[in-house]
Amino acid sequence: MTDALARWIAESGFEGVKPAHSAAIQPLWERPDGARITELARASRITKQSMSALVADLEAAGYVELIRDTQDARAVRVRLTARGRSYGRAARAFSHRIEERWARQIGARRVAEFRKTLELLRNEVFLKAD
Amino acid sequence: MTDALARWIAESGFEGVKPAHSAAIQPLWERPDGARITELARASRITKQSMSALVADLEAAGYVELIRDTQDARAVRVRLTARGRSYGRAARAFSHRIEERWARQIGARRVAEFRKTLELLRNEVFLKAD
DNA sequence: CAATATAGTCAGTTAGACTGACCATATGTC
DNA sequence: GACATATGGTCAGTCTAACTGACTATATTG
Repeated sequence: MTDALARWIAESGFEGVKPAHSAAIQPLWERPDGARITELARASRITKQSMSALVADLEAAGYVELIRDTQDARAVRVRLTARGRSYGRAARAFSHRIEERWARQIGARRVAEFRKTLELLRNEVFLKAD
Repeated sequence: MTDALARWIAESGFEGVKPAHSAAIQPLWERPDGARITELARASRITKQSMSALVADLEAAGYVELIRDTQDARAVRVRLTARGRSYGRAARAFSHRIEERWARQIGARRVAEFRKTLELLRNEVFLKAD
């Protein structure tokens, strides 16, 4: 799936994005007002150093903008730019098409159940583990 | 899951094994007469160079043995040693315990369905893709 | 028997994470 | 209000698990 995503990105001409950047873009998609690096790192369960690097890439390529937090001089607010939102929309449409293909091949019911099980595993098993 | 596997290996005292070595050990488990490096690489969908390295590690640590193929002087046959089989047994038992824990947390039926869907996705979607 | 295919290795590279040490600013405590 | 501690973030370096390309040796095929 990661490979498929990489191929689609390349075809779609979204330069400078790689599958790994999803760890930043996905949580930002649900935070229209932006988020801090530490928050994004926690959301994607990677270190803040790693998230910092992803965000730096995305800023250089124009997908996010950084705004210094007015309340807390240590912090930056990361927010999707118009280009970032455009990528987000296209990526969601892509993942939709993938699921539709799966539905044709193994059945829509099975795909829906699979999604639900993945969510349950995340919430009931993995997030409660350590 | 990879982290959990790594922790379990460390606790169990199987020295020199890492999660990545599963790519060699798993297909060997189903081939009591051994297999060639190229065959193992194909089975786990990694390059033969990568598989070669995994096999070299495992041989050094005593989990597999290499026998030059008598029919084909270019080839080696890789086979689990007694120690390798012992690891394989323990690893299967571990993965069983994981599934049992999942079953308690999200229901046995759901886990069984999940397994089946993963198999279907592999066979009907991914292996037919490229 | 020449051309091509196959098994495997060697050397070097890459992606995507990680740890540890650090600086700057906030926050809580006495 | 000062000090101790917590928090947001960066810099530098490392590590794992893969990859590509170039190669050798042996088999197979036309």
